[in-house]
Amino acid sequence: MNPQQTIRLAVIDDDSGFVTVLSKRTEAAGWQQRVLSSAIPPQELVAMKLNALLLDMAVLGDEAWDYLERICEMLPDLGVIVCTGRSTVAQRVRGLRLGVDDWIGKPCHPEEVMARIEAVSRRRRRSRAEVETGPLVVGELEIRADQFQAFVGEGSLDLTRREFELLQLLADTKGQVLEREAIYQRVWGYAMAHGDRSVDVFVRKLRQKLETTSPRWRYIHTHFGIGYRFDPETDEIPVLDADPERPEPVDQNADIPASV
Amino acid sequence: MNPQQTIRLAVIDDDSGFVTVLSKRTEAAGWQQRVLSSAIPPQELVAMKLNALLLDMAVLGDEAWDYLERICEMLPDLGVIVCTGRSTVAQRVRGLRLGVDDWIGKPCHPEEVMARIEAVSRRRRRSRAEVETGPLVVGELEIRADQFQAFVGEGSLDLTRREFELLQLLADTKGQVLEREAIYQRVWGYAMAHGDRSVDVFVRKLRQKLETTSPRWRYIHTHFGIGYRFDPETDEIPVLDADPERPEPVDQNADIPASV
DNA sequence: TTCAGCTGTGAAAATCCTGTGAACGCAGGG
DNA sequence: CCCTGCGTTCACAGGATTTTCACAGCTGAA
Repeated sequence: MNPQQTIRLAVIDDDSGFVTVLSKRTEAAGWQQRVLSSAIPPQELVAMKLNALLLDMAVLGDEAWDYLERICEMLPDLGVIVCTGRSTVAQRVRGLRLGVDDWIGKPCHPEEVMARIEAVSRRRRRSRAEVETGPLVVGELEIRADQFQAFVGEGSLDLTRREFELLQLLADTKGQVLEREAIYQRVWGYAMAHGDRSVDVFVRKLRQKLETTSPRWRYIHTHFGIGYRFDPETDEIPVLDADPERPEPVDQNADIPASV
Repeated sequence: MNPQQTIRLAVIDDDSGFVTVLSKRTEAAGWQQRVLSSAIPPQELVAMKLNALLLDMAVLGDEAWDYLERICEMLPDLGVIVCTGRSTVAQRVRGLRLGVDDWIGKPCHPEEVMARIEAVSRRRRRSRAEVETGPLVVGELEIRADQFQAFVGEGSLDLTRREFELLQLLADTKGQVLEREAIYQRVWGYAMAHGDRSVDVFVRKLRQKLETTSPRWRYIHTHFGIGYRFDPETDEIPVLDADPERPEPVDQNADIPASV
């Protein structure tokens, strides 16, 4: 459903020219990227929660094969693409059999590298499917993508599909002010007609449901002439004397100046 | 996990030398293979239940791109590998963006082609992990994969093949809301055409059979605008001689081990 | 303070979605 | 060859959801 899910990529390569050119494009495409000029322990790669890893065998040195093997074994969900200089058929076959997803020879065009990374990620995601990220918790809300629904405690907000998608978008971009056009574009999937008030109407519906289910919080803030911003806020004093089992971390999101 | 799981491959190529050499190897590897010297309708590819498709753009002629696009759209689970003569970066990028999984230039070594086909097919297996678990028991139902049938006590639901597959899918993903497209994709094996109501019809059939066999339970829940969710529910009091005066709705989703 | 332009609101209207029954075509068995 | 079981497709009815509209209340700049 997320058509253009952003890709989290790490690049292990010391060819600064190649990396620079590539980075420019990945950045333009909105990918999240980390460049490393030498190998790092697989554990650290795990922590980065990557979709894909692009690496040059040359920078790995003698331990290249070992390293590849460990990566592929430890991170079976990570797309691994080797992009390196001349190689023999035997080397490529060895790599691919080891678990590498694609092997590209340098020199190569950055656009093709990206297309191949996308292809690998696409496939990864499809098989992985529903695992996704756990439920998103904001304020008193719990947004569960696998249920297409939001909850407060045990109670469901009873959101319709559109309502849920709108809430999800807002919550995903918590803290940002989104223009109506942008909201419409991303939830409805096509451009908003001039004068369309759908976004406003759905914001009202959401507010209603949020108000009845979570009365002590305010979630959706209006920015006059622009659009809306999602930020869970409550003026309730954090319970200090509550049962010690719940530390009750109240997220007040105080980094954004209160406007409106 | 086992990389040498048998692969079902179709090859669309008229280069007899290439095909012969490749076939010899795939046969030795125990793959199931079908060679076609020209394009065939996507529908027939569906019926072959392939893991991977290897094709040469040259034999497709003018409709190559169209054909590729249709294939990739209809069969998102099929690994598509293009193996063709000279090509430009733009062509390769176009293909990969269209949904092709890998693009190999001829001439190439058959061993590498196989390794790439394996790499592409690898993921699919992981999700398809046919864990040979015992019969699945949900609510009053007992779903036996080895019989392609479900039972309540001794009585069979008398499910047809599709009905059973649908029930199995739903029960396997108990608690999750599945979109119609996803259900169709996983039960029928290819992409759902717009406006297709098959899923609804089979849900109705399932509900009928479930209702007659297990009247006190509700299993399949509709999520408007999205799809269906499987969750066995009953308001019957599970205890032996329940007090009939108090129906008392009991939430019985007992995935929590009984603690006494 | 005033005014034009925005936004909130409630409800009607239009649209879309699902449940349902039935017809159709196909294939295998009798 | 006909019959039967199965999967697919169609049309319709009843609801649920989304869109549209008119109006009231607000906002911010002059």
